[in-house]
Amino acid sequence: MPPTQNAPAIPPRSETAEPPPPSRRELNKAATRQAITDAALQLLRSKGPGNFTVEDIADAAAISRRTFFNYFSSTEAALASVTHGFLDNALAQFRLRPADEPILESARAALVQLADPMTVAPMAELYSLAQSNPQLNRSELEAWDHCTAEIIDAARERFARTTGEELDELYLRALAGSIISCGKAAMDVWFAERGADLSATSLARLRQLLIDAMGLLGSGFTPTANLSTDRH
Amino acid sequence: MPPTQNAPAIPPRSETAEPPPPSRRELNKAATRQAITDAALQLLRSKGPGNFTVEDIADAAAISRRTFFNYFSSTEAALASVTHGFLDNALAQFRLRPADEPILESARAALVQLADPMTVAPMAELYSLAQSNPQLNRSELEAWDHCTAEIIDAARERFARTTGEELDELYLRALAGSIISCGKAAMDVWFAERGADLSATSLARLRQLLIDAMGLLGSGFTPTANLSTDRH
DNA sequence: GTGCATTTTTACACTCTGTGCAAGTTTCTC
DNA sequence: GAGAAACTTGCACAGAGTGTAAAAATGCAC
Repeated sequence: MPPTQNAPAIPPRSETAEPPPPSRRELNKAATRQAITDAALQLLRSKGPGNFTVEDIADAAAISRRTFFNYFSSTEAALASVTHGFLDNALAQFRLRPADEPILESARAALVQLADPMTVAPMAELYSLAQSNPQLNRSELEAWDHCTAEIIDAARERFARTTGEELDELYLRALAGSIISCGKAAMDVWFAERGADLSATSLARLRQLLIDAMGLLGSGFTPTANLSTDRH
Repeated sequence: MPPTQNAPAIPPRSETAEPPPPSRRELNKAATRQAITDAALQLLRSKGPGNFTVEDIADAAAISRRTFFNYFSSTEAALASVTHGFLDNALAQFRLRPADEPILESARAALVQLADPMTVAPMAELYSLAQSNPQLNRSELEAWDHCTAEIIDAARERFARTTGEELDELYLRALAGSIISCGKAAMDVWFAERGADLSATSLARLRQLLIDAMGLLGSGFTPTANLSTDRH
C-alpha cells in the first residue's frame, strides 16, 4: 500500500454523534487495513485455506510483510476481522434496543436486523470456508467468544442502569452464552440447508431460524413445541 | 522418551467389553504421550504460558523435537489434551444415561457426575491458566466446540434409536450448544468465585452452579426465577 | 534366538511465522 | 518550512511445523 493520495474518499459516517475529523493518517490506515483483508479474502477464494502465505497477502496488498504484522498478528486474524465486523455490528444493534426490553428479545431483534445481504454476505462466505479449515475455525470461535463477552458486559451494564441492582452472574453468562450458541446453531442449519445462498427467500429462512432458535431458548427447549416445522 | 522397558504397568482397563491386548508398542505410545503432556503442564506451571518452546517440552520428556510433532501439532494441542480428556469423560457419562431421559437432564447428570477432585483438578488448572493466554484459550474453545459436535451426534443418534424419528436439527444444535455454554458459564462463575479451590465445599458449589445453569436453561431463563441465590 | 517386516524415533534441511530494531517516509503541528 | 510524531520497511533472528531418509525398536514366524 503506497502512502498518501490513494485513500478512498470515505465520507464521515454520521452514525454516532461524534464527528472526529478523519485525518489522512486514519484514512490511510483504514485503507491499508481494508486492502489487507481484501487481499486475504481474495487469496482464500483463489487458492483455498492454508495454501498461501503472509508474504502472498502482503504482495497482493502492496505492502511489506512487516507491515502486515503491524496490522494483524496472523493470516487468520486478518480474515477474522470480517466476522468481527459482523458481530460488532450485531452488538451495536443490541445496545440500541430499549433498556426495558428482555435481553432475549433484544438479542432476537438485533440478530434479525442483520439478516440482509450486505451484512451477511462476507460473513457467510467466511463461515463456510472456515468449516473445512481448523485454523480458520478457531479464529471464528474466538470471534464468537469475544462477542459473548461483550454481550455479557452490555447486558450487565444495561440491567444495572435500569434497576440499580446487580444481575446474577450465572444467569448473565449462561444466557449470553446460550444466545450466541443458538445464533450459531441457526447459522449452521442455514448453511447446511442452503449453502451460501443469499437470495431473499434464503435470507428469510435464516431470519426465521434465528427467531425459532431464540424461541426455543425462551421456552426452555420444551421437547413438545415443534414450532415452525416447514424445513425449506 | 527412551524406548522399551520403562512403560508403566498399565493394567488393561475393563471399561468397554473389548480386551485388546495392550502391546508394548501401544504402551510405549501411551507412555510417551503422557510424558509429553506431563512435561508441558510442568513447564506451564514453572515458566508460565508462552515462556517455553516445543524443544523445552521435548527435552523434558526425553524425546526429540520431531517426535513431539508426531504426537501433537503444537504446544497448545498437547495441553488441550487434558481438557479433551475431561470432555471425553463427560461424553461417556452422557452416553450412559437412560435413553428415554430428556437430553437436558442427561447433560445435567453427566456434568454433576464429573465434579470430583480427581477429574476436575487438571481441567481446572488448565482452565485458569488459559484465561490469561490467548493461544491456550483458543485451544480450549476448540475443545468445547468439539464436545458440542459430539453431543449433537450422541443426542441425534439416541433420539433416532428410541423413537425412529429424526430430531429437528435446529432444536438439536441449539440445545447442545446452549448446554455447553451453560456448562462453561457455570465454570466461569465458579472460577471467579473460588479460583482453583478444589475443596469439597468448593466442588459442591460447582455442582450447584451446574445444576442451576441447567435449570435456567430448562426454564427458558425466566427473569423472575432467581433460584439458589446463596452466592458463596 | 534368528531373520525379516512393520512401526516408531530421530536428525537434518527447509519454509514460514512472528518480533525487535534501526533507518527511512509520510503526516501533523506550529 | 522545520521539527516532532506516526508509520513503513528491510534485516536479522528465534521458533513452529513438515518432508525425508536412515536408524532403532517391536512384532512375528520359524
